[in-house]
Amino acid sequence: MAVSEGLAIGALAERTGLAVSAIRYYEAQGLVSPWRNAGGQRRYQRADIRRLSFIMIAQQFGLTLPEIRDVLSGLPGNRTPTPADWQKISVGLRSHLDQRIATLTRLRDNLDGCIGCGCLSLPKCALYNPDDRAKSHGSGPRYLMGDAPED
Amino acid sequence: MAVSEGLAIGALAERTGLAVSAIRYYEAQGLVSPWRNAGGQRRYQRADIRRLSFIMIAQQFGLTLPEIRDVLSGLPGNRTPTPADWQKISVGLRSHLDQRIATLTRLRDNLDGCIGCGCLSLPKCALYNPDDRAKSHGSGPRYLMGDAPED
DNA sequence: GTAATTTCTAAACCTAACTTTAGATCAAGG
DNA sequence: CCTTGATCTAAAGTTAGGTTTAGAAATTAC
Repeated sequence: MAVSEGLAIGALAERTGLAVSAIRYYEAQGLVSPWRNAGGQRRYQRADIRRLSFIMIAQQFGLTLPEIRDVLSGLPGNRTPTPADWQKISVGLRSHLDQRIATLTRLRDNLDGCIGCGCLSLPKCALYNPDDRAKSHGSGPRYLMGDAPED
Repeated sequence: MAVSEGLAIGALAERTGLAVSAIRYYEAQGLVSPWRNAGGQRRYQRADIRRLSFIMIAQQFGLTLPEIRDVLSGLPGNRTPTPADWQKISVGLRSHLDQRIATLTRLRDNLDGCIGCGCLSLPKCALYNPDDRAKSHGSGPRYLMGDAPED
């Protein structure tokens, strides 16, 4: 009953649509842990297809790789995750998404009242939201401020 | 009636909360166009405070600098923008934001039905969304795929 | 008039998330 | 056995959005 030798990285890449280089990168970031065969090549479990799919979806939701690694740590380490296991960690994803939607919705509402009137006069205006984690790269701006319209 | 000589870059930085280096960077990207004084230093109009505020807000909304440059090109070039001018270009921002919210909401709904059940079986699943511009950096993955759960 | 600030430019550096490259080794087919 | 294709590692390159650094010139303050 030849227990499968596992998937080669190329096969996994084909199944997930990820580049081979990306899969190796995820390993370097601690997101997947293949074993090595006699020749030193990476071998993956079939369950890793699901794991990589999850990573891709979580990225669409705006999570960073370290964040995804943390979420994945909620899966059992001693056995293949069941649908129930995946469901469990998906709850975290869902709330992350809820928060992002709430933030954007709030920004939109503020936009209607603030830029909408043409004043852009922050921080009187609610668009002044230093606590929003919409900040992506670099160090970014710290606050928004305009002055009274006078021309 | 000493018409003001314009704002120095440091003053503009103070008014907006942006770093001096960021303002120079925005100029390099074509987002602001100061003039130079006799000594070669940049001088800004008061209206540029508003312009930079707009840039910061648009960034919170997820627009890239080239996108923001395009939106700003909707402002009149021959005179100081009026509140009505700002309102006009804000409409584009608003629709951009609406789209992002709609995309995320759709993702959330799909999450409930797809990852929620633990199957992660894409592309049968609606989370397969190659057209979403949630793709941020690098070249990223092209599609999502899992296989039938069998363990 | 001199010292302390600002500002100037160009180039290098930074993070995230990868890709590309180079040269070497492994695995599979005939 | 030999060739072709897949994989390996390490290091450098890429994009976005900036920051940091260095040395020089302009401004401002006293």
